Amino acid sequence: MSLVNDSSEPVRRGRKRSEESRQAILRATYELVGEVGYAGLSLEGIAARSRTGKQTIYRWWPSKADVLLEVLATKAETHIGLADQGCYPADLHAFLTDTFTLGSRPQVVRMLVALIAEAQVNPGFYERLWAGFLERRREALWVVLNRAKERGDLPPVPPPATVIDIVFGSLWYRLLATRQPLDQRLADDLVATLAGQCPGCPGCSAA
Amino acid sequence: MSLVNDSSEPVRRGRKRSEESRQAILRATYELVGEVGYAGLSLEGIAARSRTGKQTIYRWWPSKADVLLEVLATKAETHIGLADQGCYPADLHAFLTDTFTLGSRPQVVRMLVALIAEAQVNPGFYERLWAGFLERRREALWVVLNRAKERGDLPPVPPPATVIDIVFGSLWYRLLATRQPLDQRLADDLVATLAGQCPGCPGCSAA
Amino acid sequence: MSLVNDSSEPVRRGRKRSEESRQAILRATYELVGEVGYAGLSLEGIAARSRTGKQTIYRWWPSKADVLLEVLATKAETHIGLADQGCYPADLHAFLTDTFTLGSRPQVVRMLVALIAEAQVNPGFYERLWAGFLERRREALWVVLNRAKERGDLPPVPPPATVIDIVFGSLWYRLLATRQPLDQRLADDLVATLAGQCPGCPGCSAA
Amino acid sequence: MSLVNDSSEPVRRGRKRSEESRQAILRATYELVGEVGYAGLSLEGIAARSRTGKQTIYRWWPSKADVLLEVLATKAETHIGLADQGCYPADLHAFLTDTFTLGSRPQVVRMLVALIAEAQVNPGFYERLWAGFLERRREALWVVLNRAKERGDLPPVPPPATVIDIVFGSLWYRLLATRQPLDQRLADDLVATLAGQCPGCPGCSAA
DNA sequence: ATTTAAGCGAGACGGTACGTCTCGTCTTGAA
DNA sequence: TTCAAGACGAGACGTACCGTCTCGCTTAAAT
Repeated sequence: MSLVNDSSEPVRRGRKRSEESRQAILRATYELVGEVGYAGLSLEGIAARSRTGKQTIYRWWPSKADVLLEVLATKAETHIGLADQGCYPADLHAFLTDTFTLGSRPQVVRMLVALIAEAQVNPGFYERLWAGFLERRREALWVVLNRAKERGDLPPVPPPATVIDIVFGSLWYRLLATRQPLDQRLADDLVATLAGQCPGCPGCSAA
Repeated sequence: MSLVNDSSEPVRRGRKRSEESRQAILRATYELVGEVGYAGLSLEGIAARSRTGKQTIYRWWPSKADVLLEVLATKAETHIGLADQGCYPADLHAFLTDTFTLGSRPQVVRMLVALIAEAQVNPGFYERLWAGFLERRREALWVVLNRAKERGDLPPVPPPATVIDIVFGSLWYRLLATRQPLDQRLADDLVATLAGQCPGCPGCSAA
Repeated sequence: MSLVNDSSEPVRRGRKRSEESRQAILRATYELVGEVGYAGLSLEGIAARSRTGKQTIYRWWPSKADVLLEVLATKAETHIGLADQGCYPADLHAFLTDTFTLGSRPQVVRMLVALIAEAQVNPGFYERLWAGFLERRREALWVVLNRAKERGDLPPVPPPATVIDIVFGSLWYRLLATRQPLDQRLADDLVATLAGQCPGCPGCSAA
Repeated sequence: MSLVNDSSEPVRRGRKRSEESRQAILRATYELVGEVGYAGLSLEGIAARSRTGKQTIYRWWPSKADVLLEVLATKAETHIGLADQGCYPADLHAFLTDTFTLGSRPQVVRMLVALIAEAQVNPGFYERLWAGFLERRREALWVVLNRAKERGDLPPVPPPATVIDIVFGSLWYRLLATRQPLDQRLADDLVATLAGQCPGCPGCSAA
């Protein structure tokens, strides 16, 4: 039984943060970005749509991009499984299939590209996007690669760090530059190039 | 010998476009984007710095991003050679080295990321960036790939279109997401992964 | 008969002034001021409507107000008779009737108020409006007053200069401030107040 | 004693209007119109001089002319007395003297002519100038005329409405058209013409 | 119960930049 | 020389948002 205040939580006084408002802001942001696009999204618009004051938004998020980042984190509660598929090619294939499924929803894509764009122009936000989204996605792929290394079926070329660059690179490049859909062909090509054929299970990479 | 006016050029009347102003605008834009960044770049600032009217800029470019695109196209008159290096691995390696050299100049990088960011947010500009820059870079790589195909040393996996996605994907991903420098290691890994070893010249891919 | 050139007219060389353009400019100005009002009238609009260059207008008129002044002078070639009506009350009444008729045409009124307004804001134009219009109208009234003085039926009060202020004052005040029409009642009241009854012709001021 | 909210005042929420800014804007406008004239007056200039945002001005006034109208109404808090002078000629004379005194201050004149000019060109502003200034001045003169009517010394010619047209007409005509000063001679002539001699007090109209 | 300290919706504030408009000047090639 | 056309530097327009700053109010813990 502690008599001292756990100083990490310095006894909040006064009115509690309104969960209702938080939800209303996230909902309004999601709706508005769909209606007017990121370029047309304004903090004043979000405040008006959510029947909220601008100050309330600024109190909890540093910028409209951060609101959107939270929307993305909330919506796309990245249902990307990491279950062991038995061999590296199959693991990688599963990872790519899940990732591409998410990256095929237009609403999600629109948010992703808006956020990566904002990060290029707003240095502070880049840090938060990296920590809050980009790095997590890389860590998920590290799980697959580490499992393969332990399993012993990770090819020596290219090194894992480069695998990650290639996988996410191709993905983002399609979203940002070519705007081709993330189709199964790309997933198959990536598996074939990076993981090759599974020696123990012929026909594996075509799984 | 035609006596009639080739009506495709409908007899320009009035004062000619001022080349002086055009240069001043491009120069001012280049300087300003270096000083204040793309986020701080404003059309009014460009006009003021170049001793030019805003209307003159709007007359010739649809937006500040388009001015910057022209700066990039003018500056980076892509010194990327496409000379035949004898084999596909060497060709690819040369292409990557030249490309990475360009993509290591901070000024150029800042423009590139700003432009790709703008394209995500401004649909019309995406088209112009694609046609004016992205597509041209892809075509340069197609030259290398087609030469390899004719030469017969292009590996079957991955297919050329995927090679392009992987090459430019890794590159852009580093610029936009990880912000690691475009180092020689990545170039070497890409050559090893995509082109393998040159049978006729051992040690080629390490060129 | 002189063989030498009267050097006051210094041998016009080159192309002659285009009367066609002059007419087109005046016509366009007249039309436009009717369509968009003086506030919406622009020199660029006049040039465009008259298929004329801006320079051509600037060459011959100092400002758009001066074009309009010429339109007014051309259109309203003030048909205000000054024939002797026999006595001062009748003369004044005739003058007012003619003047009010002109000042009841909405198109004319719109030009008049625009020009007097412009003169308040553009000092140079005030001089030209005075010399080109206002003073001439005053001189016309002086003719009536001088004739009355010679005839001997000019009342001693108010002095002629004040009569002029009162007559044109009431007139302009209605155009500019109250925007009441210039009706017969005002004309009658002015005659009664300023000229009184004609002793020799009873019932004269009610003419 | 009412417990319910008088709903005519619909519970102002949010920050109050800044009286400081209002004053700063009026002061800046007054200063600027003196320095650069109405033609050179710009809303941007007022905002800059008053250390205020343009939006703040647009929030409370429809145009720069309306700011100036408020300056005029504030400044010229019409020091025109309406005390009973005993007879109509003396009353009228006092009214004219006070009015002409005000209309002799160059700063005031410059505002008056600018506003009446603006009203000719900006129809909405005409209404506000009428209601906010012109009509009030007429009402002041009505007080004098009604008092005379009750007293019984109002001449039958001209009718009161015409008296008003003549008085303000002569005044405005000098300001706008002839630009003669509003001198005592005009005041005397107007009294003599419109009010005549006071029977009960010889020498009155020369008061 | 009263005080105190947030949080809330609302909305005014000083500012910046936008994209448009018009000004008055300058340049071009034809008449 | 003038003309029609039209680009030019300049700068005000009215609008949109930004991020901050009051307001008067609600809530909730601490007194």
